[in-house]
Amino acid sequence: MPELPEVENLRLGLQRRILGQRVRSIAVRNPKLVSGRGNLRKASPKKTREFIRGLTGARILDVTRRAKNLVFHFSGGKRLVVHLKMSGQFVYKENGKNKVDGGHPIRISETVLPNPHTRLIFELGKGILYYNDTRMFGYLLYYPSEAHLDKAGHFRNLGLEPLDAAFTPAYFRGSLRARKARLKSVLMDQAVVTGLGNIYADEVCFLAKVRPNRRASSLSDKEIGRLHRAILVILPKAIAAGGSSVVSYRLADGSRGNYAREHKVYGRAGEKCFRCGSVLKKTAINNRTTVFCAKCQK
DNA sequence: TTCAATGTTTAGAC
DNA sequence: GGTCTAAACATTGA
Repeated sequence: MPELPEVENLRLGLQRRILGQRVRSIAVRNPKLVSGRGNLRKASPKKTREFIRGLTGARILDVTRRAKNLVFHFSGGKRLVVHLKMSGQFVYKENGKNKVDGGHPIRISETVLPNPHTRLIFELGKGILYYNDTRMFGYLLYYPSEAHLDKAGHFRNLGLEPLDAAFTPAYFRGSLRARKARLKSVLMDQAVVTGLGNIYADEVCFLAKVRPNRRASSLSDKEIGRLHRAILVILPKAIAAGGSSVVSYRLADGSRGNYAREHKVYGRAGEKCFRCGSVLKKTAINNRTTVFCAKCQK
């Protein structure tokens, strides 16, 4: 699943192509995805009806992002909040050609659309927007207004955006100090700072020379400063590079996201550290594979 | 064939 | 309340 840079990149691509278009029709192939966001959600015919009725005919005015969520703003104040989770992806086609795709990496075999993993189809004024999701952890939730979204508290548990000016070293220090959990868990905790996932958490720790399995509360001010700077260096770089994709993530113009080439530790267990040459170690933190250099990360 | 792993989140257990 | 595990589900590669 995409982390912040991949979601941001998808947002930019969509914004360039679908703004101003009206939704002509919607096919919801898997009602479960529009019926809630919990693990135990069930398909809801009522929510599916509201989703289709609410968005059909509406005009797309903006696409924004909060944490790893995409927020589509429609005429009439209507909102659509989308989380891609592990395997969600959007593909927008116009005149039979892919104009935007992103989220989970697109395989060549998946370029024929719709395919068995296509869960929703939005027919727009000029093209067709497909939502594909193999594992179906993702969700697309409709809110009749911004007020409904607020009332639902959809974003209530999210912390600061890392690229927001409010995300200062002092704030970061405050949230790390209080935590006994492992540093990597805290970095990935969306209530502390949003957007970091398994890849970027490892990359940030490597750049800051701190071991991901340290207790967050044990970090010195200096180390916290290095982590803060690492986040502010890595995320914009990854966004500019088009995000990371292990397979074939592509940008709006069809070129490939290539931040994966920049990965220093993720996916490199057993290979040599670019900094000191020693062999990178693999471990598990909260059930997530973690790669780090035991020599230059303290 | 079976099993572990996959970029996420969160309900529930302790 | 903080922390950690398992689960939601499908596919791939060892």
